Amino acid sequence: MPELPEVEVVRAGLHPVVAGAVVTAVDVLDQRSLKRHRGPSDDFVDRLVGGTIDSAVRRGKFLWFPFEPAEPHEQPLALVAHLGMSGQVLLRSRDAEPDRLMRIRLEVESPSLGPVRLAFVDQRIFGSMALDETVPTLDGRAAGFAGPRLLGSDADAEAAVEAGTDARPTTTDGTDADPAAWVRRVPQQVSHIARDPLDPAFDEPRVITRLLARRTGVKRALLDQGLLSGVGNIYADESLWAARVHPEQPTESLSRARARVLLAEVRVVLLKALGEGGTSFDAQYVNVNGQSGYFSHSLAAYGQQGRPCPRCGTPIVREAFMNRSSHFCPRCQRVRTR
DNA sequence: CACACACCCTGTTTGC
DNA sequence: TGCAAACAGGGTGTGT
Repeated sequence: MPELPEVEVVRAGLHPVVAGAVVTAVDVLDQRSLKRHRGPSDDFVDRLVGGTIDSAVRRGKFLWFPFEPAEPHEQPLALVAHLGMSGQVLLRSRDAEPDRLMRIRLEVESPSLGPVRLAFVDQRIFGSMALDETVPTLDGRAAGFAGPRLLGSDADAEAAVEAGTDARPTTTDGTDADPAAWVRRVPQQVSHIARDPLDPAFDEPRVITRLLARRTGVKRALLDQGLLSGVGNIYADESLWAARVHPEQPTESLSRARARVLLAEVRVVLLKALGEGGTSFDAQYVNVNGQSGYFSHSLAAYGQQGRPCPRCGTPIVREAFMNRSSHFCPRCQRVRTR
């Protein structure tokens, strides 16, 4: 469930269950779901079993679980999960029937729930898991969001984001871990991913400077996870619609003021989607309990081709874009010459 | 270095 | 009904 809100819904659902959980069994049903893992799957399984999961952390669309292996390791490890286009992590009982399309099965002993199965389900296998080394963050700030509650769901979570710059959960029972739990190490394979717009360490002036220095269309830039992370095709289209910016508007033609407006709309859209539990069109995009979010009812542009623009009534158009589509209002969102 | 594109996959939906 | 094509919210590697 690809974009930031959907991944955060999954992360928030997992955190209270996996904090302090001991891995008791791992089964790799499809090797392709380990494509991000360096080394054989035996190594993945052997090092996971007996170890303890510390928390659930997210940056952009990447999710990871700081991990203490049974055999001491020189540096902190993390179990990384990327959901790709169709990945899910579902909480199941230990004796549940295997989910269809389940690729990896983790059985854990959770301090809060007891024996639980984490089912990594992925239709297209663009997602994957991996056990990865971690590296310190370049800016020394927390690597991602690790609170026990859904980011943006209430004032507590907001406060946790603001306050949590250096806390790391110190308890292992998962019941009273620091609500502002952030860590300052990031999995190696996530280190090149930029901070997302909801991250307190997001450096907006710098991102805007880099954005305006690009020579490409603004939507391509929004989707570049090395510039800012968490935004995918849905929320790019929604943010551009909200800011009245054409997806192919050249980045170098944007003023700083318009770029600020655009990033503000990105945040509004992401937070609104979080508040509604993410966007779901079908059973493919669900929380850890298999339930759907409601943001699809709030979409103004994405998938709305032919329907009236909620602002001006002009039919939304859909255009081919990078093997996908862009959806926008041809009247509200024109390429501007400044 | 920055950019554009091909590619990795499978299941469901759509159209003939 | 049956079949093929179109479609799907991702990242990465490669070539320019």
